[in-house]
Amino acid sequence: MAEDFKALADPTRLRLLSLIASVPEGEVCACDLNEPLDRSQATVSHHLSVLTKVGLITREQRGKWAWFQVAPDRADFVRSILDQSAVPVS
Amino acid sequence: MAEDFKALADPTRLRLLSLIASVPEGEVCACDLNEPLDRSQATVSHHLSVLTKVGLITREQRGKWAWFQVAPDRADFVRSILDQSAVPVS
DNA sequence: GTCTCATATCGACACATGTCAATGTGTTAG
DNA sequence: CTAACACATTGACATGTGTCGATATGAGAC
Repeated sequence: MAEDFKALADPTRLRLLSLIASVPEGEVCACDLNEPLDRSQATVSHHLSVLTKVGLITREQRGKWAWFQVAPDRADFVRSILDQSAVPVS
Repeated sequence: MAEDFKALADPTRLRLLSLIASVPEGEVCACDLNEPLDRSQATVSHHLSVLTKVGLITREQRGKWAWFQVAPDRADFVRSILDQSAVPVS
């Protein structure tokens, strides 16, 4: 259980999760996540991997792009987390 | 906001919070927290300090004892966190 | 096949964190 | 005042973590 919170305990990861959760389409290409976070491609990829490993988001490869979305079974949890208070995104 | 989750991201701290939240009286003496956590007195004190600093619990000195309780304004948050799933206490 | 692009992984670094033994601080008992 | 107790703080250590540049991997385009 602490693992979930560990994944949420980094500001970059919180913004990442907030970005993914806030797109109307429900999924985002990794290529759109590098710039707004102001982190290197390697770092963003690392954080996406952490969030995926704990099951908060899911990854799907389509062609050369990787698409991420909030894990359907964790959507309620993620929403309640992000609604906790205003999260500064970007 | 990540600060809150950082405080929750350690198993020892989660058990500590769960212990404090679960006493019927609503508050616990630090002296009752050492043994069930199987950590040194210094370590428990450190974790209590972390939880207090982020405002999840409050500390009150009464005589030589320090009493802790879940911060009243965070009680709902803490309850929702701990109810998230069964937390193994002790 | 080769080239290019999107992403993941590796190696290294600085820094944060959990832990304990030892010591400090403040309170009560005598 | 002195002693004992409850707890906090300090110092040290090992381990974990965020970050990046460099490199590897895998997929489409040619």
